[in-house]
Amino acid sequence: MNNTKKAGRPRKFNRDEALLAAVNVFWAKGYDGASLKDLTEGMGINGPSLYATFGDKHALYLQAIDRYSTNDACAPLVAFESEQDITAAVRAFMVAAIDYATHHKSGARGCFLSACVATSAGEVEGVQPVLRQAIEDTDKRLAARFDLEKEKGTLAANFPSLERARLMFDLRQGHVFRARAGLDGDTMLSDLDQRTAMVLRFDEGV
Amino acid sequence: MNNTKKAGRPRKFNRDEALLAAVNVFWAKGYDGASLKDLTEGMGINGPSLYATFGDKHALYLQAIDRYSTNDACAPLVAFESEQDITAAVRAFMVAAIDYATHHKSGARGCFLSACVATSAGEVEGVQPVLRQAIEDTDKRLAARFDLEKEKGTLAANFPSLERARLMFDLRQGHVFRARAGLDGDTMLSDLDQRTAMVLRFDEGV
DNA sequence: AGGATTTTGTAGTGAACAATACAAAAAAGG
DNA sequence: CCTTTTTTGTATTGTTCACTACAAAATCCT
Repeated sequence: MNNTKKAGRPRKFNRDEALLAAVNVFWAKGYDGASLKDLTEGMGINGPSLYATFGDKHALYLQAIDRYSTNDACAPLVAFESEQDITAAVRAFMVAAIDYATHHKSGARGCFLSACVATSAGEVEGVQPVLRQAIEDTDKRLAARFDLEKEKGTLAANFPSLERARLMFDLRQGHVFRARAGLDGDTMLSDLDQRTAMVLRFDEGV
Repeated sequence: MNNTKKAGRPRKFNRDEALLAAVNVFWAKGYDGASLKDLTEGMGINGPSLYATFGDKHALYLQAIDRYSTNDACAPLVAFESEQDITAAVRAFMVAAIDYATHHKSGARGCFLSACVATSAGEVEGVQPVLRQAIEDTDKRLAARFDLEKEKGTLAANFPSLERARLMFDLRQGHVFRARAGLDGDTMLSDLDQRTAMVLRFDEGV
């Protein structure tokens, strides 16, 4: 088979798009499960370009984690911070997380950090500190909003915002895990009103 | 180097111990990250024995998941079902899960199902249904106890036990994720009393 | 005790892995 | 329009992968 491709050269690929595609490949297959072949095909570039642009597979992985952390992972956070009403904000955070975990356009389910990155945390150099930092940053960012609500008087002032933040984030964790397992998002959504109220009245009657 | 080992032959290995060791290897390194070398070394057997006893790597993985699901993963469940008082039971469930996730004797952190198995769910044949079933079974088993409490009158009768079960399980999910990321167990334990009360008063004031 | 069965260690299979050398082809500048 | 620089496709590197033949050694049964 004389496979004589004309060898047309497309112009320089977009670095950020390629990195985003790498996230999706890692997300779907895991760090070890994603081969260079999977990555180059998914990213639409070839081996040498990948190595020239991102270093090696390990370096690409760390950059993919960073890209996800500072963009995609923030979607529920942004939804949370955008809503004026705190009840709507909490609900928006949960809805965004569930929707993202069950209807991502790449077809991958759950959360890149919760599944793929968490698995590699104990095995791949440099991953665990990044994951840990991502969690702590999210906790703090959620808590900041709760602090603001305390000042406004919409939340009890004597209850630690960080504890409330951890609660909300841990509930999200349950959702993305169920999504990864293939469970339906509707059941999660049907529990949302109860859970939202719970997060906001976490301090009462204890 | 004339490496003349005397080739002493130990007796037949214990199948269940080997399988448990396989769980720990997969847990620490993930499905793709665990090489046959890792597995045979960790299990204390050699390649041909592994294949004769468990089939291939994929079959071993499914057996490892099953072994974990019907034994280790049940530890918090057993703790939950053993305690007479429902408050103590919920707390015991959480404590067992956190302790297991942060102090497992193999050194692996988090939960085998939540990290390793969840990552492979979208990639390895036959894993997702098993994971899904494990979640649903746990939900139901937790709900059964809540139903009993309803009959005893210690829990509100008009609130669905399954929703309460999902809540408790999702909180656990947050804990094991934090443990996997290397976070300290003490912070999680310090939140426990609040969370326990919340699970049991989930129905109130909503 | 001694032959039959089972399990082991050693060695090695082809295939897939991550990573690279090299030259053709596109883009840029005067 | 021709030279310089950059990016690409092809081909190939040594290594590791999952998996298996084969024969020696330990256990079992009568």
